[in-house]
Amino acid sequence: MSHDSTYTTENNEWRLTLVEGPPLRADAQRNRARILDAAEAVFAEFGTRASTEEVARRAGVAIGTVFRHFPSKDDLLAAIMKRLLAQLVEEAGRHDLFAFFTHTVAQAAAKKTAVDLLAGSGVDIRLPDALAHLEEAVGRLLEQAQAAGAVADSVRLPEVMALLASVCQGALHGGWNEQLQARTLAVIFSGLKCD
Amino acid sequence: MSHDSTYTTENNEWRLTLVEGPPLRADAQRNRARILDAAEAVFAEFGTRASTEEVARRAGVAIGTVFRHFPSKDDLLAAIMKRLLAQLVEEAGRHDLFAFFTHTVAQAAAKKTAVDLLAGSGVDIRLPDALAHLEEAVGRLLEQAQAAGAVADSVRLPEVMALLASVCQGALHGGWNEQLQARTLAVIFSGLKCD
Amino acid sequence: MSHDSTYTTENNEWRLTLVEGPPLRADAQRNRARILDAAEAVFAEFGTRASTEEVARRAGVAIGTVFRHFPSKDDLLAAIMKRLLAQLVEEAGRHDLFAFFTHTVAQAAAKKTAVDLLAGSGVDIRLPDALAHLEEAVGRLLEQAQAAGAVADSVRLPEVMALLASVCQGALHGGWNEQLQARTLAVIFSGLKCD
Amino acid sequence: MSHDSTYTTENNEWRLTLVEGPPLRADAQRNRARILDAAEAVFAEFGTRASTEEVARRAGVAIGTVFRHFPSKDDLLAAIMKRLLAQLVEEAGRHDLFAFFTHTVAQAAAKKTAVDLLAGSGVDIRLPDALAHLEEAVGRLLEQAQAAGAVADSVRLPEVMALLASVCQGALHGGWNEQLQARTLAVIFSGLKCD
DNA sequence: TATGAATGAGTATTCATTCAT
DNA sequence: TATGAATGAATACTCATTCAT
Repeated sequence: MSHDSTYTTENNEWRLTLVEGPPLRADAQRNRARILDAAEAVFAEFGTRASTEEVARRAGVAIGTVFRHFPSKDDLLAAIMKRLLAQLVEEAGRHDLFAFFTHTVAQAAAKKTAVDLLAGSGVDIRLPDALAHLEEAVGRLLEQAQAAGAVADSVRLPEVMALLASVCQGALHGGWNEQLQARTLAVIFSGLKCD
Repeated sequence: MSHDSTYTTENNEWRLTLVEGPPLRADAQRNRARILDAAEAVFAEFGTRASTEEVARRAGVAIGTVFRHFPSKDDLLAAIMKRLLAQLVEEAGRHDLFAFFTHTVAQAAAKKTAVDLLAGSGVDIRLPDALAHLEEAVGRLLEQAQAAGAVADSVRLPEVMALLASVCQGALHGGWNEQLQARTLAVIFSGLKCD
Repeated sequence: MSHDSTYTTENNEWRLTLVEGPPLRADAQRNRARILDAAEAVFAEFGTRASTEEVARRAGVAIGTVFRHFPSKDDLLAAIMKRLLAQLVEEAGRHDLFAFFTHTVAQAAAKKTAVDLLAGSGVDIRLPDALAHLEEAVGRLLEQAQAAGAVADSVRLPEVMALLASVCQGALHGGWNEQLQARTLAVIFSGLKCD
Repeated sequence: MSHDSTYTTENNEWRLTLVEGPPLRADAQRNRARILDAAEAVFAEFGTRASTEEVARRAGVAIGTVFRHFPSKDDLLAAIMKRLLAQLVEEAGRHDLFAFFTHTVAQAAAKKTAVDLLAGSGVDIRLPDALAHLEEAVGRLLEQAQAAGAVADSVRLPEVMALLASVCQGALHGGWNEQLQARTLAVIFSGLKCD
């Protein structure tokens, strides 16, 4: 990809370089994605106290590049959360309420950082739009479940969201195994069905 | 405040003393408590990232005093947790399972730091004994509830603990109002009762 | 050595103590010596950066007692040195020049702290009197050696002191084994004899 | 200061650049050197207990810059030592054994920190390679001196190194004047020559 | 006189952020 | 636009010294 040639004279070394013009938008986009992936991995592994420098290292870019794409560390964390919420919305479209619960809880550990951030761990991040989208999606699942008689009519969206958030955090921090997760969700599902 | 009497024999003087524990220990104990209280408040307000200096300032002692009582920041955090767990155990003795759930969740926000630490937020704190005591206490409540027919026999202790931890975190981070808390717990209680 | 008896009543514990009057001067002297010994051991093991607290611990006294006997850490260090110098003067009286050299160098490692302090490692300690005494003693050994024809007449006291100090430090920090020590001293002894 | 020329062909633009090494690397190297110089001066003046802040201040950089170049204080101290050892090896190439001794001892005071570190003053620094190079260089000087009959054949390298180290420390800490230094070395040189 | 709790200045080190190249 | 060197405020922790008991 390099078009350089090198010439040496008495005292100096000269290099002939093909100047390719400004890096393409595509490169920048790729960098942005690599940084986000690296950040998700690093923060999941070491917590949000991990250094931005470590994120840059894992992403294979210089620290300045991280700050060009995300002007502050909080911006970077917010971006991770936004991506998680978008994924959840998308997944809500492919599941019924119970399956969505199960799937989401199972993924909680993998999405450690985002779940923590959702929980508001110190970092000041507000993503009302993204959260509203998720709430809408879950609302639809709840309506469907109630229409099918699988959930009691007395149940409302706020407590479903509250339960979802709670169990995600519980699973994440409690280090639940599959069995414990199943038994815990069973209690909640049973509660949603009974009056 | 002194309860000493003095007796003199041939060569010696004898003194009858009320043993109140080592001297100055009283002051030190007061400082220890003040530091713990200050730390609980500071960490609840700013998260565990808050500085030890801030804790000292709020406790009205010099920084060295904090470190004399708690040789590392983690020791301080562990002490906060231990105190919370002891309180919970004690409260478990005064409630039935449902009341304990409700009471504990309602207090979650007030005990922000401790709940976060229980959740394992980055800080490496292990209090297996204190946790085991709590589990025992909740186990007794569960047995009583099942004996009274208030909870299905299929329910086991691990999921009860998991639900308790989950809902505490949910309540804490979600900023639930009383109504939302009641409705969310209602679902869980209903799930514990139904098969 | 304790003359206490303990009685317990309903709520309180009572102790009957033999009050022995103010601690004897002898106790204080014993403490002073214990502190010096502890300090020598601690500073030899960890260097003069070791904490005064550690010295107190090893001496089995409280930190305040150390500072009562030695108002500052430098005073403590100076006392160690003074003791070493007095020992050296005393040993000079029992050896000829070569034996004194050998003996002193062999002990250098054991007296690590004092040797370091003599070398002036950062700490500001001046003990002109004690040093003068040592110089006098070594001067006498030199005169005897020269009178016996064992050392060249051209040799003067300052370089003998300089060589002694140098080799002590060399031995101390170089971790010499016995053989290396012997061979190194042999060169110096040979230099003192030859013209 | 730029030596670029630009050429344009059909689709591309070519630029002929004088390669001066990686950008900013020049500044960084200058800073590294300034920090090392400052550290040598500061530690020589106040001992290795002097603060890294003081080094930064004297070097005219921010504290973070010192730690970017030398991740720990020990790394900084080790770098100073390495530089001294390299200088000594180089100087060994320009002197005979006696001149090297004299020169090195005369410089001891100027290189206070390094000499102290060589002596192992508390700081944990190991530079086996650099030390081995110096030993090799001194070994060559010894061979030459013995071949020329200026040093007795019975003398071996270890005691020569031991004497060098000892006298450096002696000179450093004893605050020898030129005359004392000459007289002390005279004894040693005489010892090396005689059997 | 001994104790040991309290003080508080000082130290090494980290890390988000800026900016010259 | 990317790089990575520089910045400097912040932080956990240490330790000589003081002083109330």
